[in-house]
Amino acid sequence: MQKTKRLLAIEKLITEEEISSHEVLLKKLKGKGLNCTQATLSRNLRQLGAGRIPDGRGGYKYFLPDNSGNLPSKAAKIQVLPAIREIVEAKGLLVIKTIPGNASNTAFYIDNTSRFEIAGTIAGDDTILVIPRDGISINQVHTCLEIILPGLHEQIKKKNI
Amino acid sequence: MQKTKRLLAIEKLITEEEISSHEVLLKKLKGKGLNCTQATLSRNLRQLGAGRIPDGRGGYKYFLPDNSGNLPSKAAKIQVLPAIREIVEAKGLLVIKTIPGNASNTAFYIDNTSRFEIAGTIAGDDTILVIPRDGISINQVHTCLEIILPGLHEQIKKKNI
DNA sequence: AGAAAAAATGTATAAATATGCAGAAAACAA
DNA sequence: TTGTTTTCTGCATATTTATACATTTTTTCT
Repeated sequence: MQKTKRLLAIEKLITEEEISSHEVLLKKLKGKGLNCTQATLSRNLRQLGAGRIPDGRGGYKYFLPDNSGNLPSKAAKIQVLPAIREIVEAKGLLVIKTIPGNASNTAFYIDNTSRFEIAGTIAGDDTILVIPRDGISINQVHTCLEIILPGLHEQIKKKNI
Repeated sequence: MQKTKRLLAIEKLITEEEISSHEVLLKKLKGKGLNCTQATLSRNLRQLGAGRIPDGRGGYKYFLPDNSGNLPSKAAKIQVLPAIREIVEAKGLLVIKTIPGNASNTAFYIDNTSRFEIAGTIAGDDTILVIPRDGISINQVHTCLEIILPGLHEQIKKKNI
């Protein structure tokens, strides 16, 4: 799954460094063994919701609007991820199973990332229903979840061995 | 003073409507009798710190990063503006004179707009020292103040008649 | 597995945006 | 005022970014 890796790398790069153009980003990615073209980058940046603003020194830089206002901290993420046991599709929706009692934390976390792809969530005790926005495929939601919670799918695989 | 008007109009337009391109903005401005070219717009948008992000529906839109987190309300602005009596340059800095006791409110307001042009302020009882960032001219600070407090300079003229 | 559908990607190019330069306008000084 | 300097602007164009289309890759279904 090349794209997911790339998306994650892009997120990391534009938050940690001042990236001034697609071209620069392209080279940085190439340096990490993630090759693609400017066209793909353009699409990926849009998908990530990445924007561009003046850098205050005559140039421009890319950035990710951080929904981090009320976003759970990195620490929270570390708690959320291991609580997830399983993800299943049902009727065009995603059902996430968690360790008992952890559904609402997890759903809260997902909600607060304010990803466009996700219309909303409903949580019980150990089950979360994730409702994708119209026009968003299940796969897109998976990618989205992977962005929110890097390592998610790999972890689930392991649990199910 | 055509530029100031234009800057204000641009700010208003991109915060109140979803502007998708320079071209669209150009037409809206034309509608208000403010004519210019795309080139000028490009420069103005940079000066305003305006950025562009995906609009979540396949397109893009311009926006102003709102430093409004702790920005005084519009109401506060209405109180701040009339308290300002005079603006003088001194040694590459700006000295703002206010009605007695109003300096710190006013300085607080200016600080919290987080304009790039202004490195910081120091306030006494009726006097504020505004320190422009290196490389920023006094005129640029004036423009900046006019953006923060529309009508400022016109008001000062009247007071001094 | 193999067929069918969906998603991802590259290529070429269109569209959008930024900028060097020169002239115009405005601010400033005396 | 008049000359001087700074800022602003448009024009033409370079640069950058987005996208239509064709192809490949990945998923989904049976």
